[in-house]
Amino acid sequence: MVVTRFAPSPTGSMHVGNARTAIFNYLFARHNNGKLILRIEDTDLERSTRENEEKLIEDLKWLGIEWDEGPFRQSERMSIYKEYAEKLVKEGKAFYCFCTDEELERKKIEAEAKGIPPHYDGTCRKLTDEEVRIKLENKIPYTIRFKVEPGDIEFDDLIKGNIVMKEGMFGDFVILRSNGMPVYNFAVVVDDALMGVTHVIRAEEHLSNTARQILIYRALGFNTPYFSHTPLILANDGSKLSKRHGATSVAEYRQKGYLPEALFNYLALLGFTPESGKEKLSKDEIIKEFDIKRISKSPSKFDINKLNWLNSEYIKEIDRDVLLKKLKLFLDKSYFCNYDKNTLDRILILSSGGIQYFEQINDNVKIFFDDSFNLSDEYLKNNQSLIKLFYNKVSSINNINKDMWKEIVKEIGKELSLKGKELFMPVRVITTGQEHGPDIYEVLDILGKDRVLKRIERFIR
RNA sequence: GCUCCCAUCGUCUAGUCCGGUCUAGGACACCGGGUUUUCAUCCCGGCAACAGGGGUUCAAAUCCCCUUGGGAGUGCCA
Repeated sequence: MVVTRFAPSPTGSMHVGNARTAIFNYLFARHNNGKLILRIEDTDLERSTRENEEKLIEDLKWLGIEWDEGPFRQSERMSIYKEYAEKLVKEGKAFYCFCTDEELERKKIEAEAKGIPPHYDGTCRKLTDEEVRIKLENKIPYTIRFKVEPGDIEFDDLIKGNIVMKEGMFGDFVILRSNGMPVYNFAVVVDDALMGVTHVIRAEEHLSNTARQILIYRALGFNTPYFSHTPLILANDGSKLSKRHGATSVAEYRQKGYLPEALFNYLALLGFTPESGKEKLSKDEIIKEFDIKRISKSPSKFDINKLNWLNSEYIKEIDRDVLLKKLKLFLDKSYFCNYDKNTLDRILILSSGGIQYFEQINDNVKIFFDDSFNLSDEYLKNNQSLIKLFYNKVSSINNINKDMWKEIVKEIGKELSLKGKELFMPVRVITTGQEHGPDIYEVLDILGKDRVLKRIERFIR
């Protein structure tokens, strides 16, 4: 059976790149009727928090990524890592290292100065059993380092193809820290092996770690899983996606009013194209079509335009009642007081046309609330005849309904011989202050005669 | 420095494995037009790419080499 896993570290809110990795693991597992394990990699005590872990899980659930086992926490599996690390020491595949940070730092700088690779120089590897015993007895802090044996490391990556790592790219590396915590490369291998993970799907930044991990798999006598390294998601300018490029976390998109289905759809198709070529697919459709071989080898840039388009497509499909509920979740509280429920609903539906994400409703709705917008003197001067005519007509009629508004605008068009944009644009501008907006008759009808008059009388010169 | 990965329109990509069907297809964005006497929607059209150079071959976006450019790793971070 296929077993995949998503193994984030709880050091911040979930990044879209991370989310996509989760999505790929999920899709692969579901496509193959396998299972997905959630594992929290919290061995970095300084940066991992329970709060972040909860946020992570919230984001995952929101996106609709269900896992089958876990969450497991590495911090709760300490004894296991220690046991395996010591097993390696016993078998002569790893060794205790008593070098201090300062010594290592110094040697590294020296090596760099000489132009040789800044790898561990093997000092403690040569220690005799007796020397080790004495240091241990004296309670000198130690780490456990893995003995890297010479030889190239070769493996097949399901996305990248055959990879050959030349020997000598790293020295004997730490697998267990002096505080007893395992290091990422070690904990991952132990966990993936013990949890029966068959397919490791993760970001490309881990590609070179894979060599180290394969060495550990072999030393421990475990079979290596299939590896798949997905290319990174970059910002629009080709650099690493970071805060200065706008929203980068799943939570931010949720807060702006993107739909989880849309973000899922977008992210799944960033670097992956279904054979059908469809762009808008449901989760089930993507699961059906998912094929790891069709994941691109090259990095992709995060394109907010396409996400916006996709999201708007999803919004268009929402039923009126559900849409209203959603819109109200994102509507500023201050907008709830001026209208009765039915009118507010009408305003919301009217204003929702063309929005790409729910937060935008707040901008669209403004024309129904702001009676004191200003227009330039020049504009007013150029449109005085229309303003006066409109004002007189409106004030002379009682009980104006939607059809009546239509009639009024029509008459103005006739009398001033204006049509199309020439006619509607100024009507819209003098009554709402905006050049664009929803159906103008609807807007005027909601505003009502009195408010419309009040708005225009300020512009009569 | 060393190791590894990557390279098709502005963006996501199809095509690359198994060379001819590619005067390189689709989508987003953008521009233009139509519908709506306005807005949104919708419809139609346009713009626009095989990074460069060498090979191999009757034939190369597709195979090989080099260059250039981008990215990752080289931690008691993950």
